[in-house]
Amino acid sequence: MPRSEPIKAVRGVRDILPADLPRWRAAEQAARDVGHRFGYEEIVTPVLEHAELIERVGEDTDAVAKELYRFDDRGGRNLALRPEATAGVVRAYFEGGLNQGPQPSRLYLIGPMFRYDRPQKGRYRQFYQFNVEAIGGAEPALDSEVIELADAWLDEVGLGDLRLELNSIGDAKCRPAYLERLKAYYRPLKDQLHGECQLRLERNPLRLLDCKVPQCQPFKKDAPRITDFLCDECSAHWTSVLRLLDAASLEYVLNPYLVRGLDYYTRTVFEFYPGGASGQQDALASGGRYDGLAEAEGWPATPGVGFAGGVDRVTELMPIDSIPAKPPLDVLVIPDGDLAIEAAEVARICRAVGAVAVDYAPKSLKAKMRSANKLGARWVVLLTPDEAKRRVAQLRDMSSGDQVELDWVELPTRLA
RNA sequence: GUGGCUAUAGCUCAGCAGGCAGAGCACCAGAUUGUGGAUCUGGGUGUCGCGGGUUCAAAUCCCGCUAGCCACCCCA
Repeated sequence: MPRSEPIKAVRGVRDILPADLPRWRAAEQAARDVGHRFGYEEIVTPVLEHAELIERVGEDTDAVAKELYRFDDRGGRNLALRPEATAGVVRAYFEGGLNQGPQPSRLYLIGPMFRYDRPQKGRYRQFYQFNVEAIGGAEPALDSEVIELADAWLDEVGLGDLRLELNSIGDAKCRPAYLERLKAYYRPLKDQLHGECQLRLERNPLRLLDCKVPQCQPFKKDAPRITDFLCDECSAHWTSVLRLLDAASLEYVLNPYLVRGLDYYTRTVFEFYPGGASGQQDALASGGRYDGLAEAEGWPATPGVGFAGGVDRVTELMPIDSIPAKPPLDVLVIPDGDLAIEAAEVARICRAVGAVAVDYAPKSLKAKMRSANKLGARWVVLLTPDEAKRRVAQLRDMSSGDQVELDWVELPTRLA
């Protein structure tokens, strides 16, 4: 009699139920279609990685510093559930020898990521990303290519109304000098910044630019802009990317405050937001160039560019008409009486031509018919003990109500 | 990590100047002497999220915890 508390889902994770799956599959299929159309190949990498791989490439980000799922396995290895895909894809690129094939390697991945943050709308501890990476090429055309791919995906799922924000954050050659300039600008204002920004000033000054705390806002306007201080190479890359995007008729807004907090990010950074929204916490996709990432992982220096799209967020915004209807059940077999063996055999016969389920429940015929109706079955096959003995059944067309008696062996041809 | 709101039947929720636990939907059955969709009738024991406290008495008031939603931080 004493009952225990039912065990519920882990905090911040959720089930994708059958009713939600069509829109989910539509988003994934669009990703695969678009990826394929752009010449990208699918890759699957493990959800588990060495914690060190993740930590080495993301030490200063919230995703790694505060939100990493980390644990020791039974062999004492320090592992992590990936909070993003790029680190693992770059690792696989080298370990799998893709660096020895034609370059760049064009890859995409769809799968779950994990972050231990506080759950909220459009934000889960296990969430799904569509990841696209072009590794082994430094050409600006690849930057615009992945941006165009992201745009094509979002367009494919019916989210044509978008805002694309763009910036360049330079590279190891020009960024240090810019950061000194930025620090020099902010130092006299330090006392007026909020606590975390005061720390950022020396540790990670770029992040001062995307701070959203009201008291820090007034100073941004006159802060030096990195795009004014790019080295010749970065500058050429930047103008080239913009020209390519113009040629692709992709509209964008330059956002000098769009940054990435990590050293291995270089040059182009971008984010896609839904068109109508004004909020900052609803990015649908974001990415950029990461020419320093491979080296940070201990591999030979190799350029790369890519983006991550949020499948959870996209499915929540997808318009209803881009979601295919769920495939209906074709046939429900309804035994009337203790006829499990016979009903299963009839179902087996019918499965040659369609989707068939059997209602084995010990309830009234009326109730079973009601189930058939709710399941959307096109046909019902009714079976009484007498009919089963004669190996015949009643085939009922659920839309017209017409019903005929047939031999079991005739069913497939009548259903086809 | 911070804040606000919430937690009662399978689901959505009402009940909260403390006094016997309710409705709709869903589900099951019947009206229809074994055939779906419409209608009507009947069918409710549920640790009132968990733990503690106040009280003669707690779903109701207080504290803690857990979870959900929303926002902040940050990101997908």
